[in-house]
Amino acid sequence: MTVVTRFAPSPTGFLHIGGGRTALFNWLYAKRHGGKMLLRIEDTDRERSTEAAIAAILDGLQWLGLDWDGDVVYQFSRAARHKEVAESLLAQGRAYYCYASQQELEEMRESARKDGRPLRYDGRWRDRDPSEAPVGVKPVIRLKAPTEGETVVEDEVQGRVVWQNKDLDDLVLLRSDGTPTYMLAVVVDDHDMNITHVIRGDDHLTNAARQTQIYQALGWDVPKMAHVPMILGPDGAKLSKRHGALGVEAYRSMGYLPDAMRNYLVRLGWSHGDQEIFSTQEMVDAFDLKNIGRSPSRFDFAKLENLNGHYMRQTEDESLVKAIEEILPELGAARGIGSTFPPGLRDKMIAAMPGLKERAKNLVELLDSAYYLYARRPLQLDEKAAGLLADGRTRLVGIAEKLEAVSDWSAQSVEAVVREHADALGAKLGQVAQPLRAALTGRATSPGLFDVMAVLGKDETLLRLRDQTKDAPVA
RNA sequence: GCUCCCUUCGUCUAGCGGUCUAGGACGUCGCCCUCUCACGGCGAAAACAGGGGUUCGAGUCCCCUAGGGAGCGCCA
Repeated sequence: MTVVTRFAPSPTGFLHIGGGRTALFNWLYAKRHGGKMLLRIEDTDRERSTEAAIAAILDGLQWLGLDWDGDVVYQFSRAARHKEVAESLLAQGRAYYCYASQQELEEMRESARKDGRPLRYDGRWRDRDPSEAPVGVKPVIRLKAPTEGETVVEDEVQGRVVWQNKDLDDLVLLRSDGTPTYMLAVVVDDHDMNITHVIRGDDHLTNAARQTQIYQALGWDVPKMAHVPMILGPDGAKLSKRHGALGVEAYRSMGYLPDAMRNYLVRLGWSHGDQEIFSTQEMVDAFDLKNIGRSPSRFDFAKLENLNGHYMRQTEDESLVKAIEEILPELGAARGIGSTFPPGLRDKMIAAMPGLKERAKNLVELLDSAYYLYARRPLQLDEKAAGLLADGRTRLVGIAEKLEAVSDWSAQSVEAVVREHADALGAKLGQVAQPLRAALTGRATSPGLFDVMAVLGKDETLLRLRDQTKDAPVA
């Protein structure tokens, strides 16, 4: 049997981190077994579904590098089929019309709450004769769920989970306007799409029981289910907009690489011994449902940053520059660059990348750490750099002339000159290198100084040096 | 309130009754490397929620308590 998984988001917002992981798990499982992952947009809530959300979800998946098989299925387009199934259940006496009004339902819940009883529909129309139906009221169709015995879900992650049927009420299958509820639509679609494995968040665990009852009423096979625990915020509370419940596009804007994101996500809730780093192929080869944990996990930015740093260091210099360019429209203006790199700057970025990528944890930091490449003279020194220069400006006197004499400008030749200068002063290299770094980059930290000088080139180096030393007192 | 799920270092986790004086990773703190910051290397502190059982033996199985999470819609 070919494995068929599906990712079924509802388009009421962006693709958040938990959804991204669910998609990844479905994708990995399908790939692992040479199967397919289908994408279904659960847009039956016409009020809240939006085109923008659909676009954001598709973009998010694409950015994460997750693709799907076949065309996107829009659940709403299958409403007629859902209705047909609900009516067949009605015809078989496995469902019934319920005429209870919204107020009645509300009162039911209210009194149950007051008496400390479970909040459930009381089945008041379950066995009533249709002739008692109030005129002018459009009924819903409810499932005639079993009242005795138990409903069992054999979950691939949670194990065997059992509900007493008396605790489950008769859920609505078809609304009074004839549109299907989520509960019905999911079952019908998963069945019609030949889904073999339903991998989703464990907020659906209770739904799994109710859906199982629908499958049973229909006489259909229940697909394998795997309910994966939720991702919580850093403080252990439910992910809210304030902490972590961001769309994946927000992570792109923060400068994370999709590779790092995937690696971080796959290790959140799933493990493979002590392995931390997984290439996509390794994930595919190792992924299984058995090693998904059962407890919720917290989102930890520090670990994501670390992983992202790891992947940045492994990424080709040119690719990294391209990755920055993709988010440059969002970042460039504030840094005086614009939305694309001028050719000269782009070349310098690539040349400086080996030294830069060692030091940054995300693309935004990477771009900021390249400040010295796109800074305009005279440089704005930050506080530490200013301090360094105030302290060591005198040790720079005369070095410009020595550098002027260098004909073959390179990291090596320039290093020799700076070292010689420090020696002549009886100073340690750092005592010269630090103020020099401050003068050339405007910062107290940077890639190796001689690499900086090499990328900057002789002219720019000397201009920046003179900007900062022209007022220096003679030593 | 009711139902269901969960509980190993701060965090992600390994552990599938004895090999656990509990391992790895991130983070933290030292030291080394060093022109700064990183990277890298070495090292340290840091956990089986609590209580009962079962067993020759429990982090591993069962029960209870506590804590956390999810669900209880004509939302998905």
